[in-house]
Amino acid sequence: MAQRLELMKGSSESLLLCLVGQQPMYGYQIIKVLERRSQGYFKFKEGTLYPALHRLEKAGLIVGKWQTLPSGRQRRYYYITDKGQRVLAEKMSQWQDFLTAMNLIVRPVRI
Amino acid sequence: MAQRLELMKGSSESLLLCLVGQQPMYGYQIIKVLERRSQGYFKFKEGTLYPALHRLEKAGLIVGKWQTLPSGRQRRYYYITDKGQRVLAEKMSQWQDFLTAMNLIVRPVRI
DNA sequence: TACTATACATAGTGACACTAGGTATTATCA
DNA sequence: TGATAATACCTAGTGTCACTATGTATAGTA
Repeated sequence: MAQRLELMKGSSESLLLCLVGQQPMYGYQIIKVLERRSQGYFKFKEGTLYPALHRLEKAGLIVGKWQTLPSGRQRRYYYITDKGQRVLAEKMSQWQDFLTAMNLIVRPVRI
Repeated sequence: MAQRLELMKGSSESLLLCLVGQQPMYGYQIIKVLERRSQGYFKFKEGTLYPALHRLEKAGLIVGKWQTLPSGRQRRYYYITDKGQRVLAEKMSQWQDFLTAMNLIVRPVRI
């Protein structure tokens, strides 16, 4: 079940990739947006988020670019890459397969 | 995100609890039924299944009872407990919440 | 007799979300 | 002015769990 495990364990990474794919974002923003958009459900800890972003970047799925605000504050904006786009599409497809399989077990069709 | 992580990591255990809740089963049977019912999607390895069943039993969510077939072969049938029923209902509810939150991120509603 | 399927089990590994802590700047309010 | 909260990044160490790999044993079949 190698890639299925990946999916379950990696649902956080899929979430991040999906979000960055919708719009370039920086880490702190991602935490806030995830929490607001999910109505408080997702509350990513920094110890979860930043290592995950680094893994995604290392895998070439996103790239981070430092940006300096007029105030002088530094932010690292992440952008999805072409490879990231492909992987995201794949992950979304796998996510659907997973949901389908789950439903076949949780809500079995009686014949 | 303590319990959310639980959910993601524990989706295997939810799956097992759900299945045993539908009908008492033994380990080897669970592997076969999961694979057939999910149309080949779930292929649990023994190294995944048995430790998971042991964890569920230790948590008091299922109980295993040895049964001897006429042939003399031994099987360990697992039954869901009352506590298991309650936890299962709770997990199913959490699973729905998780799906809802995921959809809010993956398919954002434009206003 | 050899092989496959059935049936259970555990030891060791690796990935990852967590806790906990660190650094630094900017904004707000008494 | 001084304290606090919010913003913004980071890493070290821990625990859980799905995995690989392996072991044991019986039943059925070619």
